[in-house]
Amino acid sequence: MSCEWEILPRAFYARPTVEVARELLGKVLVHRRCAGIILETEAYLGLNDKAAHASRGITPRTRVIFGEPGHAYVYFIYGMYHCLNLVAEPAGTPGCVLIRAIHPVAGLSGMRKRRPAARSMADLASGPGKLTLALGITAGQNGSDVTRGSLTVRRFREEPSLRILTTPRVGIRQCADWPLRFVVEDGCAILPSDESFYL
DNA sequence: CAATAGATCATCT
DNA sequence: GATGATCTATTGC
Repeated sequence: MSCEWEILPRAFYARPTVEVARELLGKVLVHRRCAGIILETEAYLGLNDKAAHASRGITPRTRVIFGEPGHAYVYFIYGMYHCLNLVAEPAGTPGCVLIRAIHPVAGLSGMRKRRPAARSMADLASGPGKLTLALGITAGQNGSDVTRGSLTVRRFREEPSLRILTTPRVGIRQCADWPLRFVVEDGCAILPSDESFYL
């Protein structure tokens, strides 16, 4: 199935965080049998970005953010949910991208089983907590290498041309006006909502 | 529709 | 001991 798509190499991630965040839009996030098109991301920078976990320096939790690019940073929040980030910048420089929404393209039955509350396809993985739940991503994936293994990001054979909206990040208080959230414009219409299209 | 409360715990002060 | 990069069910218009 999804194996025909090329996995993004580590060099893709070893760049400025904002660049990585923008270019992740339209790529395919794959975990085991499930996959979805990335529709929304947020950039979290280094020491000057008070909203970023990395702003407090290296702790047991933030270690991965300072490490090799192309790894997953997964953290647990609100006593209930996990959030998935991808580490950017060269090793030693902090920076990561929060994946906030995907549009499901494969493994629908598994996703629905893990998210019985979802009312529609668009609702299945349209949020940071929703998508980790739908894909079955937990703290066990923290630190895992997304250039190989069961959790990867891939590109279509043909790059889709996307209209990208830039807005402030949501759900934070510090640096709340920084334009570091990137959304695919009209993301719901990017792919058919006809379920027979999907795997 | 819009607003709100509740669930629940790792991490850092 | 407080806080939080959230989601859902429920309430009130």
